[in-house]
Amino acid sequence: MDDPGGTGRSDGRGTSAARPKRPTMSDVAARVGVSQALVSLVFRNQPGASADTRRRVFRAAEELGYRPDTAAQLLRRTRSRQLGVLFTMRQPHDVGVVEALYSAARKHGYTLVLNAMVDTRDERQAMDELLGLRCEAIITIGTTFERHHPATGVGGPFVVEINPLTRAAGTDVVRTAERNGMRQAVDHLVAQGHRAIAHIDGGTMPAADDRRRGYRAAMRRHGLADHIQVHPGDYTEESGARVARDLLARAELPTAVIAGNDRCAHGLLGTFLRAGVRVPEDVSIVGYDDSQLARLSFIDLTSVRQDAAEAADRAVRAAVERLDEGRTADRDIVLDPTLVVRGSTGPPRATSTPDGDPLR
Amino acid sequence: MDDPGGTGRSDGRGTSAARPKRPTMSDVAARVGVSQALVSLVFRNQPGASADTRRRVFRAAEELGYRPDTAAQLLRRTRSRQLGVLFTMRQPHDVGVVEALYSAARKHGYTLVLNAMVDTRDERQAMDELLGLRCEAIITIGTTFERHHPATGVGGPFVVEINPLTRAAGTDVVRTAERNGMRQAVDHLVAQGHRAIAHIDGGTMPAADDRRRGYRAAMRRHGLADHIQVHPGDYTEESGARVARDLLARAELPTAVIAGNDRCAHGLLGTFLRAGVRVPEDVSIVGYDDSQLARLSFIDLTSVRQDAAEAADRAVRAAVERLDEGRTADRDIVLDPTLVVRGSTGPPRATSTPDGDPLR
DNA sequence: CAGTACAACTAGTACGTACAAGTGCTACGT
DNA sequence: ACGTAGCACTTGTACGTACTAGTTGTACTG
Repeated sequence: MDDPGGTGRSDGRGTSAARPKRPTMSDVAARVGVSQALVSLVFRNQPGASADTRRRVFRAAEELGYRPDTAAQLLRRTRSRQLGVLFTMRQPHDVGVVEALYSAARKHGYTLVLNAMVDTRDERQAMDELLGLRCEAIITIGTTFERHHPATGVGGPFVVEINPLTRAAGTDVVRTAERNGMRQAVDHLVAQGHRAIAHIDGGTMPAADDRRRGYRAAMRRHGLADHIQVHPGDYTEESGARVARDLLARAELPTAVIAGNDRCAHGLLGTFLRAGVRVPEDVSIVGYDDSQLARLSFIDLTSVRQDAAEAADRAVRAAVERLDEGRTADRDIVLDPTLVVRGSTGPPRATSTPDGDPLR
Repeated sequence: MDDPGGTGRSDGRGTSAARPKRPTMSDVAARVGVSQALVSLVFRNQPGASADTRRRVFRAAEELGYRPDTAAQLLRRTRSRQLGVLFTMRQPHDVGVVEALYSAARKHGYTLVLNAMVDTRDERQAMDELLGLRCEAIITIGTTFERHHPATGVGGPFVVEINPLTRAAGTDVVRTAERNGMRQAVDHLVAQGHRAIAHIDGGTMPAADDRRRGYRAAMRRHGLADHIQVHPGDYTEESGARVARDLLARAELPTAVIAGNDRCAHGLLGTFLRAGVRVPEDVSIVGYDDSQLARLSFIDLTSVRQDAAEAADRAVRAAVERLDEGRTADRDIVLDPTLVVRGSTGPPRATSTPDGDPLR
């Protein structure tokens, strides 16, 4: 028995002076003169209370400063209607997805529980927190989901992965048609007259494999197999900067470069500009993600757009299908990207052709 | 009475086939042949169980796939030991603070509950979620905290604001000594020989007022009151880009510009470079925050460093002082920034002085 | 050998809410 | 007049855990 006799009204072990207990439904009920259950009905907006009573309940609640206790609700409810979100805050595109998830979840009557993956916390730990909070499904963004997590077995929560590193059985996946995106990028450049089109790949980053394959395939389709040129990199600015320096040290630059993502393209662009290489006059650059970065006026990057809002929406819908509509088969949702043409691409410079000024 | 007779073992309203209920402490206890209370002891690492029993409990828990239910813990526990975090994901510096908060909180035995402020959700709503989850204190990062939130009164949770928009009574504040930072920036430029030093202010952004005042004071201290030049802006790249265009349209550029933050400096820098203005040869640029952006090799921005880790640590400590050590007086914690000198600042070009090559 | 101390447990309840199953009461039809 | 709805409400638990107050059993003290 806790606190027999009410001795505990003294403030908890010397923390601030006598913090009053937060009011409960029963307090509200007592003030109105009804039962706790009725207050519960009112707050859940269920039928069974008169309009007048509803008003009085809300008024009393406001006067007392009552607010429902999520912990108790979670414990008692059959469903938590919570979706866990595992994300890093490093990629601007991911941030957009998180933002979009809020509205997508709300539309379906779910609440989000965020959990950032930071260097000092591994995914396991983050997952445990989400599971402890009774999330019914977990949405991961651009991260490796550890398939062998003990809770992932039968009866565990459903998992939806947005742009995962690798595809896992037993989970739904929302991803971009990377080869399609790459094809559009290459097509666009080829249409402008480019032939020497290089690619900075994303190494072990999510979707990097598919993008690289898409680049290769598209180049071959245009008969440019000989011009295929893949530079190892990742999804950071510095990898783009490094490749830029490597390229500058060579005899001849490619006329166009498709980066693994916008951040990488940014590093490439910035380093080129610093070195006096003009974009797009000397080199065209294409990014990937169409993040905020690409849209900045002084960057103005042609980029393969992945719609964050759509990805978020589809991910939530996938979760809802499993949770509310009984789907059990895995789904692989592939979204088509669109190339957004901006100022970082243009016709190629005249490479080693003897026709005068290579500039626009 | 719920589910009398156990009929509810049929799966909940046609969701996926028969999801097994998650195991509880009692299930673990039954398997080991002890009481639920003992399992609770073991999981809380409290004395009162033999080493052998502990081992058996953990083994049984693992076999059953048991994990503690946070909702129930929260409900039962005297203290939630949770800190709510209100943040936007827009400023890179803020992201660093959130990351650092995780370790700072863990060091003091607290858990973080993240809540992003997105356009579609107001602060009120976010606060309500955090309060519903029994957060003992709330840490806001670079946001306006609505002082008049109903829960903020007596007995509400404590609030610690990191770099708030405005200082509020009844809350602790962790902020940067902005005037100090600005003074360092101006001193550095003056030492290099600059006199025409402009400032792009942050408008209504957090700390913008103090930075502007710091700039003015420092300029006056150097007898450069006549050179004070404040351009309105905010904390986005585009505001920097806009100011850059404005400046380019003038007869003469200032020899140095101190931006409101790194993102703004980035826009300024990028636009200048695009226009053929060299940095630092033609114009020196100083940023503010020393975010990741400033450190990129091709940006290499001299910037006023705000230590995210220290801010996070002090914020958590402020919360702990109130929660665990009974402090009741408000605290205003001011952290000294440090100027980090990089490649975006150098001696001024020779402005209209007749002494030859203005370049380095 | 009684008495005490301690370790290793168990019993019982409370946290704040949601849900199922009642209980009055009024209105209505036959 | 009697039965029957249906509304507006109440009663009673149960969710999974934490915490207080026991209750054993064993070893040790004087």
